[in-house]
Amino acid sequence: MQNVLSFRAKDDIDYSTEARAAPMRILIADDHDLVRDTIAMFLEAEGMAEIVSVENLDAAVQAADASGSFDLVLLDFNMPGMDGLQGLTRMKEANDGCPVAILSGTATPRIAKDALAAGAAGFVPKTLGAKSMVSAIRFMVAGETFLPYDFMQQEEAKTVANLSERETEVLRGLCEGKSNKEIARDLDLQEVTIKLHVKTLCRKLDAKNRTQAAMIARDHKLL
Amino acid sequence: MQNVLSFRAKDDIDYSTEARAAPMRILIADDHDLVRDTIAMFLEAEGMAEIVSVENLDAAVQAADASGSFDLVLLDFNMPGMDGLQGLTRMKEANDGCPVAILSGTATPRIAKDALAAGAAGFVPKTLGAKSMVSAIRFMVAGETFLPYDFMQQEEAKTVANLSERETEVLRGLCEGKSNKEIARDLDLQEVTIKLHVKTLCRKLDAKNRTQAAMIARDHKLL
DNA sequence: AATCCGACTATCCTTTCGTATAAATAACCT
DNA sequence: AGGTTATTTATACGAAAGGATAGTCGGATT
Repeated sequence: MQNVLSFRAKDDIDYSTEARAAPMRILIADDHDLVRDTIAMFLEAEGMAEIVSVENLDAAVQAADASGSFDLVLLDFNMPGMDGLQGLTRMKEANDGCPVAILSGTATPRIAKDALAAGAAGFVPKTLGAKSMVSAIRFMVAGETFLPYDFMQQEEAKTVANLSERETEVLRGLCEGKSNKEIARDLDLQEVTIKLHVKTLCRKLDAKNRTQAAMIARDHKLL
Repeated sequence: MQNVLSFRAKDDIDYSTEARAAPMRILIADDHDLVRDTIAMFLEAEGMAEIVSVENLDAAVQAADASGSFDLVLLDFNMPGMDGLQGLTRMKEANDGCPVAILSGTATPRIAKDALAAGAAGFVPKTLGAKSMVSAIRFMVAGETFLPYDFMQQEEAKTVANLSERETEVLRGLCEGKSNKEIARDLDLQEVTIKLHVKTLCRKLDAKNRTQAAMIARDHKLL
């Protein structure tokens, strides 16, 4: 398992994190005590952070309002008050535009991508090792963007539509732009059979024709 | 969803990179003197690395054979002896499996992805700022994978086929799985006209039917 | 044994796609 | 003005796709 650091070119601003006068102020918002405590422990062991931890979004927003913006805010994606990525937007405003990252144990690559698109400074899966997490946090504090490569490489859930083996084979043919006749020849079946499979595929994938079915399959990485 | 933080073996070993007894040994292979010298200068300024620099792949392999494996090897993608990503494989063997990263000023996101798939520890565009590059190197030395987010966000070249404005509109319809009739209605044209455009699209995209054309368009991000 | 179900096949029919050929219009370039 | 190119429309035909209905077959269930 490897992790990747991703940068959004902001090299000129805030060049050296180590040379900061004040310690980093980090806000952790997660409804699991264990998670908050563990992250806080590791960060403080590095002597690099002053941690504030809360257990829901409202408390996080209040903390930012009360004590000024944090260098970095970590928001659990599944936490009271988050409401998907809307909580991210709220928090970003409350934190005066300083980096806000999403923390999650369950979210999908799709959500991670959306989070970055919505302005998150990064996405931190809870499966990340401690060292990597500390590094990730340090980078995000420096205004850069963190996204774990392996995590993103995960295929989108293949269980969107449950297709039979045959249907999958036919769908593969569709995605290669083959005709029913060609698919039939390849699979050693009759053309009518393929037509039937295409029909059921369209129903299962909610497509109105083969082209749309192929596009949906590609978009959802069903193959 | 308990064991939220998983402490794998990797985290316990080599926990703090700053506390290493021996300095990092890094090999830079690039045929541009300026690039080598600049990277070496920055790394040494951080007091964190012992740099060996060479100007082609053969010299890099020899260096690894002669003086033992390096903590990290940076290979220029465009350099005598590289031969695409084959040089990466050679170097990985010579470096006893220790991380080898690709360095390039010209490579595309496509190539970066291939490099990672081929086992590279990361991909470092030469457009990266000094601070980011140093950080990236530190990460890769720690056994993690580096990939710049912004760089990967670049769209694949759209100049694969040059389509007229109309053709692009029709292609968009194809990708939505619309019928010729529907596209014709949307664009306020006759169905025959759409047929013609679809035909020329198939020719330009080297597809044999609408479905394949749509898939090609999607794969190459033509829209 | 009876039955249910998934995969496959068969016929028939309508719609859509793909191709060819021909031609009109407008814009742009030299 | 002549030429090129993009865009459009028309007519026509064969191929492919899509839909409906019904029947076969093997395996699993009850």
